[in-house]
Order: sequence, then C-alpha cells, then structure tokens
Amino acid sequence: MSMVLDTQNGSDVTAEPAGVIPAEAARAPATLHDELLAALRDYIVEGNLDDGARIPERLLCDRFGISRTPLREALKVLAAEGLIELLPNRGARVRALSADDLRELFDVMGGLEALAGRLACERVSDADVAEIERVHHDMYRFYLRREMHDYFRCNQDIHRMIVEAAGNAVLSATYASFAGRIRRVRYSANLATDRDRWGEAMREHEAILDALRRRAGSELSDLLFQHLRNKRKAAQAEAKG
Amino acid sequence: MSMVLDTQNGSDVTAEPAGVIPAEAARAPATLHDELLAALRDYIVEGNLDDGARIPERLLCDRFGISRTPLREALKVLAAEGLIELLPNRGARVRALSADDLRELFDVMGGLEALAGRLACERVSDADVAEIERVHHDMYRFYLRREMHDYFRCNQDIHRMIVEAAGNAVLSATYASFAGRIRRVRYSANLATDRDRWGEAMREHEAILDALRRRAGSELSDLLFQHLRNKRKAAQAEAKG
DNA sequence: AAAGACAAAAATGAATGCAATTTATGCCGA
DNA sequence: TCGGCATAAATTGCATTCATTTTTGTCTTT
Repeated sequence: MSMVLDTQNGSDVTAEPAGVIPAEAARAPATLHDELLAALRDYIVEGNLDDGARIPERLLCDRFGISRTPLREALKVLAAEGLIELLPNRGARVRALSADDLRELFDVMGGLEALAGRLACERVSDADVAEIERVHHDMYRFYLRREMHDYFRCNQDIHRMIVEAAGNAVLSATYASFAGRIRRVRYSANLATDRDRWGEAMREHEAILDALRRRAGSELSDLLFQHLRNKRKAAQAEAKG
Repeated sequence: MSMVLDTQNGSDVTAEPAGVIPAEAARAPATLHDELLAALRDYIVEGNLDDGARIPERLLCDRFGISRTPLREALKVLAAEGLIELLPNRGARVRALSADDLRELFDVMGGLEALAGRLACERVSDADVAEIERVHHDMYRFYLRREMHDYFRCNQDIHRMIVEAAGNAVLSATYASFAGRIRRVRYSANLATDRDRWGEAMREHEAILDALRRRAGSELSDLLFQHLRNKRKAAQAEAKG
C-alpha cells in the first residue's frame, strides 16, 4: 500500500489508520512528491483517465489524499514528460496521441534501440548473449504454440535486455520514458491478429540475435531500427483495419 | 517587460532590486510558470550557479521576483530533465556531470543524430541538402582561416539542420533537451587546440554530407554516430590534458 | 582547546487562502 | 423553443502559512 494513498493531511497524524504500512517500510525515504509522481504516472499510463478529458485537480487530490501543491508539482513534471498537457487556466488533460505522434515516437524508440544494439555489441558479455538467447528460445516456443501473451512478454524482455546490455543509464532512462508514453497504445499495436507479421517478427529476431552474437554493431543497429519500423507499420495497419 | 519581473505580491510593490534577472520579453504571455521555467533553465545552463552548490529557494525567488510555489514547480521539472538534482529536505543543486555521465550523454546524442541522419535521408529535399551544403562550405572557409568561433557555429548549425530535416518533432525536442544538458561542458569539449582533430572533423563532415547527398541512410547513421564518438574522445582527451 | 550537546535560526515540504480566469447556470428576449 | 447575455459557481495560479527537518551557533564538559 502506498503512502500516497494512505497519508492524510498533516492536521491529524497522531494515529495512523489501520492497514497503513509504517513510513519506515519505504526502503527509500522517498519524498511524498516522488511517490506521488510515480503513482500518478502509473495511474495515467494504465488508462484510468480518458483521453483528452479534463482532470480536475480536486478529484486527484481526493483520490490520492494529498493537497494541491504536491499534485500540481507532479502534473508539471508529467507535462514535461509529454504524458499530459497543461492548458493555461484550463487544467490538465491526458495527451491524446495522434497518428503522427505515434509515428514519431516509434521512430525515436527505433533510434534508441538501434543505439542500444550498437553499444551492446561493444561491451556485451558472452553470458549476457547466452541469457538473451535463452529468452529468445522461450519466445520461439511460445510462438510455435501461439501463446501470444507469453510471447509478448519475452519479446519485451529481449528488447529491454538489449537496452540494458548497452550499459548506458541515460539511454535506459530515456528508453523507459518513451516506452511509458506509448504503453497506452502498445497493446493495441500488437501483432496478435496478423500471423504473417508474427512470423516475420520472429525471423527479424533471429537476425537480431545473430548480429548480436557476431558483435556486428552497425548491422544490429540497422536491424533493430527496421524491426521497430515494421512493428510500427503493423500497428498502423492494425489501427486502420 | 516580463510577467515574471513585473508581478509582485500585493503587500509590497516597491521598486525591484537591482540585479534582477531580466527574463525574456513576454512574446508568449502564456503562463508565468512556463516563462519562469525557461528563464531558470537558461540561468542554470549559462552557468550562473556553481556545480554542486546549494541553491537556496529564497535566493532564486528574490532574483526572479516570485514566490516559492511556481519556483518549486520549475525545480521539479528541471530535476526531471536531469539538469539539477533535488535532495530530500536538502534543496536543489546543480548536477555535476561525471566522466561517465558525459560518456553516456555523448553516446545518446550520437544515437539521436544517427537516427536523425537515417530519417533525413528518407525525406530531405534537394533544396534542404543544398542549404546544408552551403553552410558546410561556409564552415570550410572558416576552417581554412582557422576562425574557430564561426566554424563552431556552422558546425552546430549543420547538426541542427540534419536533426530538423528528420521531420520528427519528438526527436527534435529530445535532442534539444540533451544538447542543453551538455552545453555547460560543450565549449570545453572543443577542438580548438587540437588541429589534427579539427582536420579529421572536417573530413568526417565531408563524408557525412556525401552520404546525405546519396540518401544513404544507414551509412549516414554510422558516420554521424562515429563522428560524435570521435568528438567525445577528443573532448575527453582535452579534459585530461 | 577540542568535541559533543543543546538551542536557535533557516530552509524545505506540504496545506491553506485569496485573487483571477474559466465554466456552468439561469434569465431574458426573439 | 432557442440563442445571447449576465451572474454565480467552480477551477486554476500564485502567495502565504504551518510543521518538520536541517543547519548553524553557542555553551558545556572533558
């Protein structure tokens, strides 16, 4: 249970309500603000608010049990991240992603993954490659069995592992930020229904893994970018169909 | 005059103290917060605050003539951008970039430029290429005359033009954000003293322009990444020497 | 004299209050 | 009945206030 949800206003902090985890339990003595920020981000990413709908501050304050000041601070940060937009004197609304926005975001994700692949080839260990191969083979099994959900999870894991293998914290953070932004539509951007695309994606992953094994950075970079490109195109076709 | 400077609290509308930071003229009277955010960002990027030094909120409030609430909102955003760090209960300080931070930032910039080159090849017009070539030739003249400052300006322009040619607003914004983060050290990361590196950089730019002319996206992508890599290495050597 | 302890002062985190802008409601006239 | 306008309610932006934590300064003790 999160502090954000349980903490009440400062006037009566004498007895904590039942069910509250002692503040000390929070391993990181994170400030209330940071916790709220994370909670609010999840809340939005998970789609609890409608696209473009108004978000009265008061409502969120009540929901999270805090006053407007820390909430507004969090909103400013989320606006800077591009998750919501703040209209002067007219409140916050969830930023609806246009087709162009999606195209741009996918391409930037592709660029970041391309970079990750390039960097990973410079420093990835054989053990790391083996680990990625293991997940790849798991994924292949799920592909054969048409177990979409598990396949998808492995897929995400592989991409994340490549990004981590790059050993660049700035890259990881940036990648995570963009991943959050498109998460709302990512599931719909799925290749669940398109079997041809699914098989193609598997072949692309084979090539990606092969390039990684050979530490062919530049080649892997191209492959990852194209892989994301194709994923985007599939998603767009899906959206239209 | 700017809203930031003119707005005073109700009780004390006396003349402003000398030495107040002149914020930008209110071209967009959008919101006080945005204006403050931009002003504060510039203020930090331009190095008006020492690395790692404490930044008392009160000082900044006085300097910008506002109360703590909007200031703190801006600080949260700047912290999210990575420009400053916020220690719980211990205020904000300018984030000092370690050697590792710089390595990571340069590599991410390289990845973004590589992406920009790839995208630019897909959609750049002949006129745009011609425009870039023009600046390139200007730059070459400055190189021959050893006019470092103008050379540097052209160099920056070319990189910016390639990013713009990619036609991806998300990429442009991301690139600009990272550029701001390393701007504090960018000038020191200069090739002013290293003539060999300077000539090498010119040759790299020739190759970059050639790849762009041929719309060789993948090749241009590699060239741009390596160009940034080399720039980083030169900067690191500079810093050590 | 140096180190530690205690108290005062300052700074931060969060809540509340107030003025200004926006949105909603009701009234009037066509 | 519908549209325009005036007023009221709600919402936002910012300032101020309060409580807690950190820092500073002084005094005591060894």
